[in-house]
Amino acid sequence: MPELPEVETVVRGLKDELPGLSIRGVEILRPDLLGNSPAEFTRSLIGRQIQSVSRRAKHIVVKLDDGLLVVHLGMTGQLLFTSETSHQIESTHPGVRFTLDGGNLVYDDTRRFGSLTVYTEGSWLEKESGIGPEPFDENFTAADFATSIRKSRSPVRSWLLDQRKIAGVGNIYALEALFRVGIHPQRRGQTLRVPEAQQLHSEIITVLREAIDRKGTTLRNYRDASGEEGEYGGSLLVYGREGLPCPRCGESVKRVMFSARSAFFCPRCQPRN
DNA sequence: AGTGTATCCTGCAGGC
DNA sequence: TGCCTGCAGGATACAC
Repeated sequence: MPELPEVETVVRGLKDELPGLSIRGVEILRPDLLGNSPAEFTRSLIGRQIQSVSRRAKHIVVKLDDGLLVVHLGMTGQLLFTSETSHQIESTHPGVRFTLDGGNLVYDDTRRFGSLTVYTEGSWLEKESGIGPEPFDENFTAADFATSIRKSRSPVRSWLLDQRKIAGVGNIYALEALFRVGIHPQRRGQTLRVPEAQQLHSEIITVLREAIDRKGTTLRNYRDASGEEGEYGGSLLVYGREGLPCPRCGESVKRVMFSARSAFFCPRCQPRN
């Protein structure tokens, strides 16, 4: 479910609520979600005070007075918060419940592809250093992006989904950005001309920003920290629109499968060669 | 080195 | 109604 805009929306819903609160209880209903042993996970969190909530790629980073809790939502994860201490959050597939001294926090995940992991500052830094540049980082330049993607023999959609190359882009926004620039998802990175690559850099940033402005995309079960749906679904130009007319030229939107993922594109606006 | 495929897991839509 | 197949926002361990 969640790509950068959805994770950012969850973080924005939590970053003014959680800091200052302390963790009083941890109830693990699905141990397979944890990146640590249940004992270590619980021991590391009980009594800790939350200092901040931020985002790195598709990770939610909860900084504690000692260590960090890092949550990845996988495909169907939700991190839901209520400040009503007595209120049990309703959720269909609860994985971990946190009791805070000022609210309740639940991690819910139908498919359980997500994870919750406690890191030390050092171990997170090491893990995090393997992730590519943040799209909104001012050091993420069009020139660097173009140089990097034009070295790749992979299909550009595959390259964009590789978190080591660029942080936070998933299937929806990769395909939306490629449509906006008129690049076929299966074109090899090395076939991109410099202006195309630079325009792709620009459109990635634009589409992510627009999606954040609309609180992300809800296809099935994405919800923000308050349980609200995203509003960007109606703005998608090609994703999930197989057989519908291209918003630019009217040609029927096509779907192809490669790397075990669907790719939606307009065959006229995004020629393969 | 860099790609593609299979895999983890559950739910749901569509075909018959 | 019910069974079956395919597909879903992600990441990673493998086999080429």
